[in-house]
Amino acid sequence: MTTDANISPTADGILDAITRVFADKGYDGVRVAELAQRANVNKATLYYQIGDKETLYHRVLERLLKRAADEVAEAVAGAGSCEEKIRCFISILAHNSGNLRFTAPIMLREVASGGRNLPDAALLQMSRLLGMLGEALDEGAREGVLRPVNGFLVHMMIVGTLMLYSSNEPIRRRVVELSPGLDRENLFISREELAEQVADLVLSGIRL
Amino acid sequence: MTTDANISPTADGILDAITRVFADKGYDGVRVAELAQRANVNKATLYYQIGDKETLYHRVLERLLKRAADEVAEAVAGAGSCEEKIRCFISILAHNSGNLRFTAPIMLREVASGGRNLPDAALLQMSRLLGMLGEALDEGAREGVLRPVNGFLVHMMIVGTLMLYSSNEPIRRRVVELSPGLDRENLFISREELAEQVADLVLSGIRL
Amino acid sequence: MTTDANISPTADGILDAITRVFADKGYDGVRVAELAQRANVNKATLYYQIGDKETLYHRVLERLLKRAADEVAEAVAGAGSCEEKIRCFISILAHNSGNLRFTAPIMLREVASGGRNLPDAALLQMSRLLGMLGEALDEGAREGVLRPVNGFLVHMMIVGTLMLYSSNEPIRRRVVELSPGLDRENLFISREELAEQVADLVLSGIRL
Amino acid sequence: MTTDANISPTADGILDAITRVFADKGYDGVRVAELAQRANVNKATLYYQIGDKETLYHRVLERLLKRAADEVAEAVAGAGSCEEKIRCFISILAHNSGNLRFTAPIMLREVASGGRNLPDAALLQMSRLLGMLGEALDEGAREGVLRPVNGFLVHMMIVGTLMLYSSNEPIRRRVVELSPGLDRENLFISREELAEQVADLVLSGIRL
DNA sequence: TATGAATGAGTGTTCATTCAT
DNA sequence: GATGAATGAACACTCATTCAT
Repeated sequence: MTTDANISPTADGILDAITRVFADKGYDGVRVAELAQRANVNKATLYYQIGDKETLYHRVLERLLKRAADEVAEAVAGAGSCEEKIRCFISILAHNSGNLRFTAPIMLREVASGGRNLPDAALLQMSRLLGMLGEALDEGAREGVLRPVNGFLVHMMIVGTLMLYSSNEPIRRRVVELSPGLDRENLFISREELAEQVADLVLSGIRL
Repeated sequence: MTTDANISPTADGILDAITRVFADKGYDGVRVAELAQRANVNKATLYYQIGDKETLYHRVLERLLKRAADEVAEAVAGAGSCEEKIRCFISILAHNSGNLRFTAPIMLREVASGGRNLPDAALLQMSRLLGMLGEALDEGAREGVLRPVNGFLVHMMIVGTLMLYSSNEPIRRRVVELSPGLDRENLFISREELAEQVADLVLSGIRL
Repeated sequence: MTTDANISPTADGILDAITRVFADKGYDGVRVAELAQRANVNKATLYYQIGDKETLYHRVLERLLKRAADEVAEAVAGAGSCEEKIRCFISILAHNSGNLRFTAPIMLREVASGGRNLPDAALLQMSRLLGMLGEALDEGAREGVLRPVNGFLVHMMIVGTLMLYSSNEPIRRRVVELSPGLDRENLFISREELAEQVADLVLSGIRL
Repeated sequence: MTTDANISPTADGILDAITRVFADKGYDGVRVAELAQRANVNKATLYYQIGDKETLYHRVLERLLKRAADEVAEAVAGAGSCEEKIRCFISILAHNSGNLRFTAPIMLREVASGGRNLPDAALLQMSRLLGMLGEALDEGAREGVLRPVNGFLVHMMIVGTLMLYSSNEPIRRRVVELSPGLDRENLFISREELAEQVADLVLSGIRL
């Protein structure tokens, strides 16, 4: 499940272990020493097995985005109507084998930094995702069930909402502490509810 | 426009200058030497006038969020219907005296890091914004013109879309280079169009 | 009592205030900012009134040693026998208007550093003290009541014992905590007892 | 002779090299860069092998005091009468493999600073020394050859005289230059003479 | 006379990286 | 394949000092 082609088991284990570190602290906030510690290897082993800090980060990013795109592609392929495809798209991204927890913070930081550390391989996977959503939207427009909309903006909306919600849980907690008047039910919903509500809002917004 | 109360002109100029540096590189990616250089002062002056790196960052964040919340509050106060209020909310955030350029990347990184460097003062301004949107939505629900929805999620959706779009321009450019087939018109729209399209999508999604 | 000739009251107050700081932390351990704070003046005032850090230190040292030598000289002049003179010498140094508390640590550090920051003016006062003891010892030898001894070594012995004892109180406390078996009575004696016991030991050692 | 248990040769060489630097300039007066230079290693190696500046200092201090106490203990164990033991005590401290040159200034500064940087491990060695002298004095008192005296004060007297004399050579030189009338013979004596004269003075002072 | 503001030159410490073994 | 040891280059931060007012 975690083994990529042409990668030693050691390298694969390392990438698994360091993914969460990069997700938690970001490229600049992470120390190579910490990556080594969390991967239970020597710092030099990181270099021997994979490469320098930037390479480590690139490998992590590529794995993450490839998996997300692959899973969405598989799910969307099995969906019927264009609405179903869009729901699939949202739902898989929201769950994504639990990887949204890592993908979201990493991608949020990449966006914030203008994609400075985003390798082309990762960009390609993002394009794949964008393409899948675009096709579903086009299909709906052709069938006359959806309004013709800016597909890229809808993509932003879906991905932005999911990533923001997925990552800002600690902030939500503090907001609740600071403003006890807020109703907690809306602030803390499950991934399933999240996917459903986002899909409802988006589909209501684009249905004819 | 840039002068805060109780802050020396030097300190104020420093904060103006370093805001864009923190926005571009994030807390961990910024070097204090660079902050000083961009503010045209000596490193030691930064400490004398304001404080250490963390304090500098906090002041920047607080100013940014306070201005955004203030401007939205003023605009929303002058709006009539609840729909108008929501449009105002979106429009001001999208423009926000040009500050979205700075606020977006900083907040995206903060979300990604669980708000580790988010001072309460900044959180409070975020709550203010959340509250303003919530009131408009409640009003619409009471008047029977809007569906009752999860206000927090709508907030995520608006803010997420705006921040993502505002910040990912460099990535969009690379996507276009990589996949020349995409129609550029949808990918590169003005702030005005952005505000309008987001408002349309969101309002279509929540209207009864 | 604290006013030196040709020194403004401000400068004099500054020197009084900073003496204890230099005594507590030593030249290298002291920050000019702390000197200013303890003297209740601005850092720049220190420079205006007295001079740079080294000058401040020199003035403190000179005042301290001059007072000690003056007081001993006065007391010894009023003493009768050579034994009485030596007792006076020891007693005044042990008390020295309470200044041993400051003189001892400063001089211990100076000795440790080879007198790197010891101005000639201070050295001269030390010579005065050495001379007074030497005369008393010579007188005793001439009178046939004291053995002829190395006066310099006796000086070392007296001054070393007094300064060490005066300064190592905090260490004594820790020693007692660490080795509860020690009898505290010998470790914590008054200045009067100290002067008397040192005088007894030294005089027993040099009497014929 | 310099190798401590459980310490790498590199670390041991570093400690040897930096001992004299700390002795010459004191904790606050020393720059880590200078420690590295004198130890012929990179600054970072200091941290890798031993630790920060304070830790370096502690290790130096502990080694120094442990050696002094060990050597005194061995010598005293081989001595016969209590007088001989006291002479041994003084003589070994005065020579102490040449380490008095380092121990004296470091301890003088520690005393001056209230032992602020004195680790318990060092304090323990000081207690050992104090205990050895105390036993010899008690033995002499029991045998009726020595007066009952404040052992701690005698300890101060011996140690103070030796440390002061050992460290103030540069000051003595300047005193001689300033007051050419002094007889140099008393001011500049060998370590052997020093030990003997101090022992004579002290023993004369405490003999019955 | 006194000081708030400013700064060049460090200060201790940490970093990502390399390399001999 | 794996690592303990070593380090050049930075890093955030502080210092003694100056100067305009």
